[in-house]
Amino acid sequence: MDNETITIYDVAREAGVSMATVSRVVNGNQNVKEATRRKVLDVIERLDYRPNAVARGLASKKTTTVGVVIPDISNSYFASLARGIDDIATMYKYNIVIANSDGDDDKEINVVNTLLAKQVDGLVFLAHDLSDKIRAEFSRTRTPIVLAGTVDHENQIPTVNIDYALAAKDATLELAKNSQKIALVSGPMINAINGKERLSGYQEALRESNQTFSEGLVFETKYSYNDGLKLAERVRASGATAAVVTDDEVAVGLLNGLVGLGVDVPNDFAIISANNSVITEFTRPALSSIEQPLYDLGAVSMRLLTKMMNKETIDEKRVILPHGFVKRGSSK
Amino acid sequence: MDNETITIYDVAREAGVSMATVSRVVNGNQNVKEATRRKVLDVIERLDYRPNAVARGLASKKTTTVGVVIPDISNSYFASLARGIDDIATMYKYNIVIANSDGDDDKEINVVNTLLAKQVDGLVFLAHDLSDKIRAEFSRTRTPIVLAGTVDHENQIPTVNIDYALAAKDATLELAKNSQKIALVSGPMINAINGKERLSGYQEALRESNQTFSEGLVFETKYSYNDGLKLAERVRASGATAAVVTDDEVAVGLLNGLVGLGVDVPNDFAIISANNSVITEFTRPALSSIEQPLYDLGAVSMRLLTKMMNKETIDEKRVILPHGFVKRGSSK
DNA sequence: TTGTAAGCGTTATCAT
DNA sequence: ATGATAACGCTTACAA
Repeated sequence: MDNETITIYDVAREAGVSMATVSRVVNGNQNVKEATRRKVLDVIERLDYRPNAVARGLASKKTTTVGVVIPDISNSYFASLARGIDDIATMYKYNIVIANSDGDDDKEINVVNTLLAKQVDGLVFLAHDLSDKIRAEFSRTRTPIVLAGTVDHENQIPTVNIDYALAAKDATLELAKNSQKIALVSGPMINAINGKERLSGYQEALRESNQTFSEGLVFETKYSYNDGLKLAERVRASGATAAVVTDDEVAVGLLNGLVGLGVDVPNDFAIISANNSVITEFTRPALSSIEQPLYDLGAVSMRLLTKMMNKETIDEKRVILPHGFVKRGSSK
Repeated sequence: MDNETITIYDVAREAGVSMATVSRVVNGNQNVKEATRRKVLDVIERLDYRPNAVARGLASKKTTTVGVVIPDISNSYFASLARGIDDIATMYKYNIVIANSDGDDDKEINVVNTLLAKQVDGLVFLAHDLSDKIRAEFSRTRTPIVLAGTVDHENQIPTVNIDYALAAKDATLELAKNSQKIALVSGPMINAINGKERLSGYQEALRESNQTFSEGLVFETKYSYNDGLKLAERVRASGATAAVVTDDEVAVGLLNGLVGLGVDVPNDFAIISANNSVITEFTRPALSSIEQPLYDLGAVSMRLLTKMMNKETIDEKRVILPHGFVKRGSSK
């Protein structure tokens, strides 16, 4: 008695046409007489018919859904990217299915496979680095994939990034104007591609400003406020008088930690953060920061993906978006 | 030549069994001889066969996907909820398709419909309030729906919330210990259900502490840092000496705005925020805050949804999670 | 402009 | 324990 699934067939019968015709009007095909269209539309309205996207997906081999693999949606950095992705996806009539990976290799492989099983039309992949295992998974499929905010050192997969090395270099150079001992505070993956890039930019800046590189000035930490806070003591003990920090939350923690220790920021210690997310404005002094177009990184990667799904020819598979620098109170 | 879609049929032929048998082993059906299972599994491995979830969904009428309608995934409040939702979803083998609504009625209706068209097995709906239009959409479908962090004043739809009125009352009472003029800074929807609840809690607290309610002490604003910042002047001009703020970002803005105006927080002005998200620790002084179990709100609502999708009987359709209070430097 | 019918890749119901 | 075969609800040639 609860058997009320209205199908295209019901509409066809009720409107006195074939299901092909109904399909045509539903899909906006022009080859339908205006009178018939009206009639069909009427019945659709009356029966409250809604096309079943699953059946449609099976028949057309298109799901109008893309997968988004993301380390942690509750991290504001990734959340901003995700918003950019969804807005463009929506614009092109796609939905996104989001899967958190925690940056864990096995989880990544897992979710990529279930997403592919669900026949997503494309995949946007965000991670801290690209493991060989996940690369192997990628090579098994013909589903279009683009990396957003994630460097591929093998240059195999289309990516949308900023120039992380240059950004780190710029920030370091900025600090070198006033400081002789500049620390680099990086995420847990200094050996990851993304971290490597930043490290090399940092080192290059040191060379150009005739400062010597020292392992003791490089700090690795997890991406959280508390980790930054805890790090303050060690950083001060290192004798550094400035730091480039690759994560905003960590930078806030470091700043608050140092200030809590009685350090005068920016006079005794200068800080430049990396993402210019809104939280850089929350602190006192506010954080100077490299400016990353987070939303755009997501938006552009999704746009790129639409082109790939559409089999358009891609002129440039490695998009580099410009970054900037915003000077606030934490540096001189 | 690129015609390499491996189907269950290919596996069947290759293994010398029927597709029914292949389907059985893929689905872990016990009625398969161990030898046959092995043989089939072998072929699956060799052919690198992956079941097509879309076809499966059409045949079984289950997609193992749930829709999540969310105002803005880049807002840390909602992002935390989303993470809770996804973790539990994953635990129960569901994927989530997320759609941003910007809290806009029309967009909400839109995405709900496309989600339903995609045959999601269930829906988690987050919003600032529940419009009649969206309620009408909900009543048209038999797909299970639960509201997370969203009050339904008609008590029709299962919800998972905290007691917003009580939380606002608690915070106001806390401030009333030291202040005689307490402002309420609310989101754009003071007339929305959620806002109404908070307003009533605020008013109740005023009555209990013998303070008079004044329209001039209620401020509405959008949910952003800059809106809070801009509000500082007006709030100070109102003569208020304390404020309950219903959004963390706005609270940070208000705090920084007041401090920038030379106001001594907490001595001349006390602030209590609402969500205890991590940003409450970023400011100086740090923000006292109502403590909401954001992640749990998401997790519990998803758990509730799994029960509904599973047609289990639900004992309590209106779950209220406990809230707390964290005292920091912004209040005395 | 419209209709017919063959898929799409599974699950599920009967038989056997 | 296994196999045929009919759905599932739609798209898409191909005809007419």
